[in-house]
Amino acid sequence: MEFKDNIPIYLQIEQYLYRQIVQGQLPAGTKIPSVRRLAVDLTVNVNTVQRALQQMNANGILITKRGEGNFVTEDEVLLAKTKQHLLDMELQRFTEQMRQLGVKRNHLVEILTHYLEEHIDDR
Amino acid sequence: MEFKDNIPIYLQIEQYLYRQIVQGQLPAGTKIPSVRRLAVDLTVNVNTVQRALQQMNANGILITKRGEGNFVTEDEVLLAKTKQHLLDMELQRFTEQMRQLGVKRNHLVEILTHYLEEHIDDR
DNA sequence: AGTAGTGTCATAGCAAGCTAGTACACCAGA
DNA sequence: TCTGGTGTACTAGCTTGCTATGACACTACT
Repeated sequence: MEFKDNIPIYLQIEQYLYRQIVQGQLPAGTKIPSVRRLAVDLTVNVNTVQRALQQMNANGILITKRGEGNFVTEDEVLLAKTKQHLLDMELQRFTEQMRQLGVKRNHLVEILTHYLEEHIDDR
Repeated sequence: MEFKDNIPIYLQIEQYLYRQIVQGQLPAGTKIPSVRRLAVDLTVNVNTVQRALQQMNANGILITKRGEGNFVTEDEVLLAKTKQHLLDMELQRFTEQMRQLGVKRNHLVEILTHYLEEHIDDR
């Protein structure tokens, strides 16, 4: 995995895992890779991985079982809320950033549509 | 000005100035506040301000005149390109982030429209 | 009981970002 | 010529993020 500079790695790992979860690659109840395994896979230190997981554990999205591992919560409601929250954060950020660039709200959809048409084959 | 944690202040200042410029609050050719003035206004150190300005100077968006101050370029083409670039970066980021959250491209506009309707009076 | 895999914690060291303070170089205007 | 405002540069010190390393505690399995 590649990390952007200028933003803490542990936050990027957290974001990465959140997306794995809300997309379903890490379904509810599954055990995620161990901290040591993640550290190797992400070419990062164990402590950095743990720092990422602690916040997710505090948020209840991950259940930590000492000696066993970390598991994705089975609370489907929480999962749904989390996904919606991530979407809302992204939408809020986008609209705010565009506003600061001088784009009027009623032009947002138009600009996005135009952008998508010009980048049909991206990803 | 408030700064987000987890992202270098000098980058936020740079972004802030870029937006002042592309929005026209700092028109082409105008002198921007001095580094010391900006440092006070932004409650930040002079060195941090300078670091932000250096990059903008290198990009040609700012013209630095030693002993006089920093001036917004009068190159209208460059200004237009810069604004378009900032918009494209934001659009690219948004579509990419939404993709990583599992949103299909053909649902993007719909979701955005829905979001805007739910937040009519925001800003 | 022993072993392997797990999460957790503590220490030390390094780099980056930010601050405070000082000093220097340049320019315009009185 | 002098003064005030400007950009620039340097040092020292602090904090945060990350790493490397080692140690401990818990669980499941044999």
